[in-house]
Amino acid sequence: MVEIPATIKDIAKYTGLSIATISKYLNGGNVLEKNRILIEEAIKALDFEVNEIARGLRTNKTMTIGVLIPVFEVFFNTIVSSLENVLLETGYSVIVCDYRDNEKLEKERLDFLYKKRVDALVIVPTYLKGNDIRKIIKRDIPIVAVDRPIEDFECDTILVNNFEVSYKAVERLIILGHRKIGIICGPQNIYTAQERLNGYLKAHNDYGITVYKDYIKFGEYHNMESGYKSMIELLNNPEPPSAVFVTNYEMTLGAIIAINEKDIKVPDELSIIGFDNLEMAKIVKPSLSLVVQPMEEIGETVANLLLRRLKGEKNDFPLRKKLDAQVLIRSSIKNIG
Amino acid sequence: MVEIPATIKDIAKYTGLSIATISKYLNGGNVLEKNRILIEEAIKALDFEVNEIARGLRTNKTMTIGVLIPVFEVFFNTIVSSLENVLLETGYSVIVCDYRDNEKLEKERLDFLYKKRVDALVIVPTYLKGNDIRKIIKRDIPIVAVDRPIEDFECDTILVNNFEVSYKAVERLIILGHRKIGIICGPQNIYTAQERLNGYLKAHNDYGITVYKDYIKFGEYHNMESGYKSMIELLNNPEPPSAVFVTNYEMTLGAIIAINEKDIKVPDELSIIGFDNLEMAKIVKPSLSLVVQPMEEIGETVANLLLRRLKGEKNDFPLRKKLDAQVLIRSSIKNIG
DNA sequence: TTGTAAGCGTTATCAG
DNA sequence: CTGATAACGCTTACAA
Repeated sequence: MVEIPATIKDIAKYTGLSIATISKYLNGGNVLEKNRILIEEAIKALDFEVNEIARGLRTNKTMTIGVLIPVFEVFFNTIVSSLENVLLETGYSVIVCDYRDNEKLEKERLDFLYKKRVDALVIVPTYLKGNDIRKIIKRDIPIVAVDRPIEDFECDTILVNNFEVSYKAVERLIILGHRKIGIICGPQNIYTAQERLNGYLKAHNDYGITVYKDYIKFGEYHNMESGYKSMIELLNNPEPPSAVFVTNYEMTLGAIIAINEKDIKVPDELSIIGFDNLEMAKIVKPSLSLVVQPMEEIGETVANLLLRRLKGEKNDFPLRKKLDAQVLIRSSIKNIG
Repeated sequence: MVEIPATIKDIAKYTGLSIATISKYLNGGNVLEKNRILIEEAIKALDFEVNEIARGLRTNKTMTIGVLIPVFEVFFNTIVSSLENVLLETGYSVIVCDYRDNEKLEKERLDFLYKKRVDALVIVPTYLKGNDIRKIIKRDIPIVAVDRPIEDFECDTILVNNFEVSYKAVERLIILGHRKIGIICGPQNIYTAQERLNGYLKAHNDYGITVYKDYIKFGEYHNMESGYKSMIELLNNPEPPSAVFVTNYEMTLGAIIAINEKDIKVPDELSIIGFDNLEMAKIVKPSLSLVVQPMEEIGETVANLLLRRLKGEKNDFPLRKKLDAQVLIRSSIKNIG
């Protein structure tokens, strides 16, 4: 059990070649056929694996990607998982840190990752601004902002079409005749929450529908109780909305529990569009209409972009891409024209 | 932006001391007061941080902990997050890999982590056996099994009292007069699922209550639809149970949706005990009785154990600890004496 | 194609 | 207490 890993030196000894030749082979250089065979034999026999730590010291690479997320929640987790799936294949490992929605921790953990000399960074920022980053990051490494842009900082950014998809969802309700449409939003300091609310507002504006302040509730993304409370408030309104759009998964869960508790009939008494969890939508009756974000695709997109940047491809820098979320219509909404 | 990090050499130059002295200082050795001040000044001035890669090459440490989990789900995520919280403070970083409940991937990613030369491993195993580990892990590093033991392998193991807590939950229902008690279990190849079922069986046995096969349903842990379906099956039974115990969070969610859909009155028509999500329990009406696992505590326990092992403290090896989950009684269960 | 040797930033040994 | 020096395992000119 206490086996010392073989080094290039051992391979050199075994084959009678120099370590330079072995190294060259390992890095894809040309070697005589017979030496190649010999080396490969040695590698097998000695169970050799390059020491990436040592290599990293020379090449100034750690083969490590730092990922900074607000919390370990299903949306981010799914992204991280698919990101990691791509990255691991190419030998990169991923260090994920959550900052628990905490401004101080957000900077500290960014600093931590930087000090760990990660080769690149993936950031889902909340409070972080360009200046914070410039203060912490001194080496020139690829940085990708995900889900939310980083204010005052030029870098690759992968977003979702929050505004557009929110517009479409609300428009759909309008077309079905709804005029009293509630929305449960996330905190307005978060980019995605702003965008989703703006889509709601724009749709109202475009169709000449009055926006009522009482129909707009603000919850918290990572707190299903806030979705529950917001929905209760909407329902307790003297003139309750005929439709409600809930703009994130955890809040949707809470909202549904509220509806059940109040024994509201969907879609007869209330139309509802939720967010982000296909599995739940499948089993809720009547089947839940949803905005679905392409989480896997986000992860893959970020990973592939990162790999290109790590290879030095900068021609399309800074890239700003919006991936499409979809409005999935099921039976939880109804025409009340 | 392209600033080259300062090295010990730079500090040596700045102070006029030798790199050996600087290194000694950095590692807590004794240095003359005036030199100490000088060095500290230099460190500040040059914004120096030790290069852990280089240090790692010498010391054979990466300051990295590998964590292998089945999937990114709330239970494991919470553990990982609290584990990481402790570990980061001491300078360790954490590489988390999920294997998506896939046997092949489970071995591959263990191998990946090992090759990354992590200083220690935290494993939540599913298919992994002692032989697999022995085949992959050659160096002598601390390994901690979490939530589930590793078959045929001697290592530290941190578990939850699944059997006991399940017994207590079911016993509670029995004491309230229930004789027809349904259970929705996880897959029987998973340790925790076996234990939870066994607790159910033992309670029945101890109280001389007949166990009906039809009241035992098997779902999947990471699939809420399986909880939904299982509950529907239980309810469709010609003689449905008067109480149901659901043994994991995702399945509990599905079960609740089924109950709502069927418009079953809780606890009048059905008593129910769920699993693992306090937040949800708070907002479901009537308030949901629950088995609550100490996820944060698990993470912290594992982290602290790991830190001790990494310091070489092996006196209590192999440690096998069971942490206490609690049965939290709320209003979703009723005496039908 | 292959080998020699310097160097990446540390730590550790051993004199001084 | 301090400093010179040899490692750690690898890559990379440069020379052979």
